[in-house]
Amino acid sequence: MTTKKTELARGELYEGDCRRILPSLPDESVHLIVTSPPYADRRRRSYGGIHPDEYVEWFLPIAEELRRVLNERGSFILNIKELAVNGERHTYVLELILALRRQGWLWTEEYCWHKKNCYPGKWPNRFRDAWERCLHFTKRRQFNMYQEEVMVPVGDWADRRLGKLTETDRVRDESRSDSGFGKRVANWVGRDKVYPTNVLHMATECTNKGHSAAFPLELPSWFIRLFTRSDDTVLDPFLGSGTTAQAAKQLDRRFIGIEQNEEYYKLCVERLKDDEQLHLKIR
Amino acid sequence: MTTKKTELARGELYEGDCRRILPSLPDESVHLIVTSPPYADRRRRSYGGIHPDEYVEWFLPIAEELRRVLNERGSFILNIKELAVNGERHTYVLELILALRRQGWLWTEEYCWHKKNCYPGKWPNRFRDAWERCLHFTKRRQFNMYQEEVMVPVGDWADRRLGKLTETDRVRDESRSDSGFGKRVANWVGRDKVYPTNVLHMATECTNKGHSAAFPLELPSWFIRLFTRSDDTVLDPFLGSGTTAQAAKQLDRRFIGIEQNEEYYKLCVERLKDDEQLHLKIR
DNA sequence: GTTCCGCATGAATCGATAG
DNA sequence: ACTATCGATTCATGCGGAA
Repeated sequence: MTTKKTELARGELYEGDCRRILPSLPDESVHLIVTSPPYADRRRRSYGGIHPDEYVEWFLPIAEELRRVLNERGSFILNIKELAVNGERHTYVLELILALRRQGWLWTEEYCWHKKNCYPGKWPNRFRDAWERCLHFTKRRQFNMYQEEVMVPVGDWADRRLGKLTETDRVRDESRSDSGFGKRVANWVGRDKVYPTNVLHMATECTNKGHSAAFPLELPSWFIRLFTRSDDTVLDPFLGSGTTAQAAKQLDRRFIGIEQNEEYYKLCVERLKDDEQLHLKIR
Repeated sequence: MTTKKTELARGELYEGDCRRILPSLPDESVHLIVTSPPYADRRRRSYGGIHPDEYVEWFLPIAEELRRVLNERGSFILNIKELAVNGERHTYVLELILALRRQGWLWTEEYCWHKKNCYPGKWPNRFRDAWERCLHFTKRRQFNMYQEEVMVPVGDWADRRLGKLTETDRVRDESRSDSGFGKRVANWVGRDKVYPTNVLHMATECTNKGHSAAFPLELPSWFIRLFTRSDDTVLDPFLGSGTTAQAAKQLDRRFIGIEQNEEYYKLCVERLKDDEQLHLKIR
């Protein structure tokens, strides 16, 4: 079986199943993986539609390869959300986190993507689902993180908040976080930019022409700035409509994208080619 | 060992370990449980500092009692967030969810409490933690949920959108894509309220007099309105500073609170007594 | 160049009905 | 009893064209 591959100035796109293509990538050659794999039983048209009960089993071999190709100081961001099955939230995402840890991954953080424009609907037992998980896994406790790259303008809330910290607040915070508090407060005084939190407020893009993106460009862009530098390599093994590659390219990172669906693959190539010409023209 | 108990007009407060007190409550006598149990803490030993590795084991017998006292159509809201241990998010909350399901609970939903003003701080490997889980468990697939009680004002897009209806607005407008999701805009005319999502935006309270609350009054209040009616009974087995009982009382629900710490217990009694007198005076 | 406004779109879920 | 399909429900956003 041949593998289709398109080489572009800043990266390469593969058409095919990532289970077959990932093994051809060299060890530790990637600095960041950002991906949104097909959710269980969703996107049946373009992917197989993995049964929730078989999800972990399906994903683990892929994760093993991802671990091999990831740099020792790199990060793996997994955007995922469990669906409701039979009135309950299914547990495959929880099981997956536990299984990935057994595989050797460190579950470093769970970012919360608040979807400002979530899917509509009404049901008797739940409200609209307006958040997804962005699970952050690493290979080591020490990894590259460039926090200054994602700082945000300070809101006036900070002044108010910091003025009113009570003794008990301080104690409670100590009990949760385990580290010095006072000196951290001092760090805040006089700043016009602050570090963000682990909650990301972003709307999905819903008016793309002819293709649907799993997440807005802003999402991979945020993680790419946070965890990589220029010329680092970003991998997305479930490239979909190509958002991750596009974000990487805009930020002058190299990218590797893998997409199984032929339509999506062609679309990615076209989009990134166009961008490329545009990019070169601008230069 | 005696149990201290304070009876108030709308509820009762127990001083002691809920593991000892819960068995004295009758079966299915509670309509809603809202609680924020002590966070895991590897440094302290007492209740209020259970070791992360022992958390599930510690909580399960309590959950079993909670299940017994909960009405068949009732809900259990567990506000919890795992802490970071050794650079990683600990997995005890995930394990707890799985264990509670094995115990017979249905994991119906996971609400996300976005803490609009989270504590400041800086770490090399993570940002400030600005969200907590509010896990929703039930005994049955069918349970009481009064969604109208928590509706919120519609976004300001509505005025413009609904001013003039086009032809397609009057009929069901099928989606062009394969989402299968059409809409009938005419249904929206006259609506000024919409149902909320499963993301709750609430600030933590930082101005409590002499004590710190695990969550703002608004949080239990929201779940109490959503899952109970007047005169229903709300239980918090880890009452802390009494926020849940206070919320229940304000909403004319009965309450049962259990608190082990003597200082907190006294404080609760005083606060709820004061409220009571105030309440009576106003009447 | 700005602002305004119309509008299709979206990782959804439940309950009923049919095989 | 268990699975597959179908209809009903719902809301905030960014895009693009117009003013």
